Amino acid sequence: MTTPSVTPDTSRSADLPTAAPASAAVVADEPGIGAWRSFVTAHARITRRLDEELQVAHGLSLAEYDALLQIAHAPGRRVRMNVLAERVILSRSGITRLVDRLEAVGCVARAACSTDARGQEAVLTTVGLDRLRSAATTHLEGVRRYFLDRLDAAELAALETCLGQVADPLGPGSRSTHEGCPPVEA
Amino acid sequence: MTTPSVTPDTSRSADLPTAAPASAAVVADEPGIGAWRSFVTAHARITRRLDEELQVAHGLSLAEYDALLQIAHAPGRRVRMNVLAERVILSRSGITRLVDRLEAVGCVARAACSTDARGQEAVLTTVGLDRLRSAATTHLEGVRRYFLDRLDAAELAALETCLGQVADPLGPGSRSTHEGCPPVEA
DNA sequence: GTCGGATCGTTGACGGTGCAACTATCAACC
DNA sequence: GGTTGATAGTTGCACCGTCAACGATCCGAC
Repeated sequence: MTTPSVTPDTSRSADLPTAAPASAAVVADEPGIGAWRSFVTAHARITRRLDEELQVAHGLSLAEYDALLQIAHAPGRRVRMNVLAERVILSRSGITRLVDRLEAVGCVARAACSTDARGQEAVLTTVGLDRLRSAATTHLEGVRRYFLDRLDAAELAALETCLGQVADPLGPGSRSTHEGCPPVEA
Repeated sequence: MTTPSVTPDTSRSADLPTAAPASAAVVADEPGIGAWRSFVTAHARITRRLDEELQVAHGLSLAEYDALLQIAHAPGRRVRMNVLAERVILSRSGITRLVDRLEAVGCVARAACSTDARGQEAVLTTVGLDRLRSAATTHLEGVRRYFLDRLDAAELAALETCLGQVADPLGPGSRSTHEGCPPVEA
């Protein structure tokens, strides 16, 4: 998490070793930083729990679960490695290895892509679907307990809007790394 | 990220290999799930950028930056490994190694804790403070660009409230893993 | 047609993180 | 004061993810 400002500092100065030059703020506090902090903290705490619960109950990591779900959602229950990587937000090599694991336990199979000889598709197997189904109940229960149940409908709607505004511009099909799109003059 | 529901499925059935039993939904869609998805997606996309920018500009990971900041915030510019782990949301071994790295580059020093012989404190050095100061500008700029600037004051306030509600009960000092606190009868 | 740059997926080397085991210390109780 | 259970921090090991490099394929320009 996090961000700025370091207050004057109180407390012992000449103490143990390389004591710190306790003086001015590192950087001025900024309005809104509190929201950022809650955002990062909430994410870290929740996903840690969810991942743990999924692991003990079904032997799946959150990423594996998500991958299975993404494949299940796709038409034909199959997805190009490529787009799977985007959806799960993993590098291409990361997806290769994740699919390796899922394949090793029979949850997915690889298939050559019919329209592009370079391509591979990850295909959900019946085993994978069953696995996903039972994991889903655990996962959903966790999401409810740690997230949904603590918020009312209005708050959920607001969150979806706000975080969508924030996430969308960073999506794969969006403008470059930095600016929004100021194709100004020369 | 993510969650539920798999729609009926359209498209080719007898195709390549272990084709999928494309039938009913994996699990019913739930109101609010959209918010959860945006939450997870937004986090993944933003932190990926921030981490990358911090890395190229200052050779620090987000976790390292955060640790430096947490130490800088602490009274005396020193923190017990213990609490540092909680604040950065890392396991104890994770913190040991992170501090190892920061120590190796001179950003922090270790000191025995005066009140508990088992304890170690991570102390910020002047080098670390300088490093933190310059990294902070990069980091803050990123947080602004990807997060703060896309939200108005009211939205930021709402986010802070909502996500605080969600994160607080999972804090280190809070009730156990599951329920809120029903110390019911026997 | 074919040449050249881009894209797809995989692999090897590497780094970061968690878990379990370990030692040292603390704190409570006898 | 000694014993016992809890806690602090470190370490070995395994796992997961990234980056850089690679071969295969695609596609647009010529």
